[in-house]
Amino acid sequence: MVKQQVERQHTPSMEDYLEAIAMLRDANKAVRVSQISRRLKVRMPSVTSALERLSEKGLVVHERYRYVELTPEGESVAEGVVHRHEALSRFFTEALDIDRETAEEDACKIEHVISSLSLERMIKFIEFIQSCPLEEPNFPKRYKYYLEHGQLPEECLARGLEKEERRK
Amino acid sequence: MVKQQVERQHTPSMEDYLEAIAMLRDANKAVRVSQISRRLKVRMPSVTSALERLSEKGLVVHERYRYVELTPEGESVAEGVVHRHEALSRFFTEALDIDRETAEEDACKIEHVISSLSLERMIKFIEFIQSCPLEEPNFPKRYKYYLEHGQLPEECLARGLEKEERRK
DNA sequence: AAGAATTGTTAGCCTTGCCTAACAATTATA
DNA sequence: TATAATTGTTAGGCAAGGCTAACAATTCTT
Repeated sequence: MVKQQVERQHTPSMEDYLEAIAMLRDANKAVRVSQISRRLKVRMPSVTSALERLSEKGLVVHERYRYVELTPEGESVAEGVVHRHEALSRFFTEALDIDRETAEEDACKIEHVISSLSLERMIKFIEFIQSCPLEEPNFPKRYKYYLEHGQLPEECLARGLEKEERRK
Repeated sequence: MVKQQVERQHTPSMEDYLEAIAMLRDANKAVRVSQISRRLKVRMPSVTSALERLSEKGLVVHERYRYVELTPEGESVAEGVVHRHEALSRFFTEALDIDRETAEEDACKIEHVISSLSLERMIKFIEFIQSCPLEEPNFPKRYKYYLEHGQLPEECLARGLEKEERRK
């Protein structure tokens, strides 16, 4: 588990294009400029010029008026982005109990900047709360209670107080 | 608790400048271009031009060759950024047990893009694990154990298994 | 107080990444 | 198949945000 924070190679915008291309291809088959344009909510000329920059870096293949494809390298960059996106989105919804829409929005932004260590910890955290076989000291349940009521459930507080008593 | 995701007004770069100015002022007294330059690791002309943009938006006051000051509005923007930074940094170190350096780096990036809802939840989460008065079903302790060993402590697993037995 | 050192500004350049307007190629349809 | 609709490209513009080189103001030192 070495820390080799590989200086981020691509801009958020580039990563967004690669991600969009990967996802469109998974959903349909052939990826067109217009689809990318709609998905990322930018105009077509912006897509064309982004694709140019991406080909220069060897991440996509795009012949004029034709479909867009990822190179193996583009593929692997896209995969990384999608992976980060999914982990973040799960962390927000499952661990922090945030609504899907906000979770997606935040994941879209944070996927471009988070360190691999923090991401790894978030993934571990989800594993942790899911693998926890206990029901009474149940993390997500108590957390949600706390979110709603601003304090822990009665029985927890009670036990906490006992403790403090004993300490005196 | 209404969701009024006030369309983010300022760029990450602008926010960085405001944050840096606020923190330098808190540490020393009068803020100079050279200090900002060193702190943000950009050249002085970049600072000068950034300050120009910031004055146009009414966020700082800067007379040629003189000190830099925040306007009340700049102040409040800076305060927001610092607040987000601190919450994120605490979340990473205290909740996810990430080293201070990585936590700071990530906070610096994420502070510019996270939604107020997610931030609020992270703050609540820290409150939660801190206010938890229980020791045995101790979240941070068990989480750290899980981080190190890849599974929960014996007694948890044991109890989990008991449960499954009963279910059969 | 004069010269040296430091600090700050200006001018000008570059890239990214978006945009609109105009035109060109492709595809669909009468 | 000719024309209309759609899709894509080119050209050109603009703002943000960084840079260097050259110059100007300020401050420090003797």
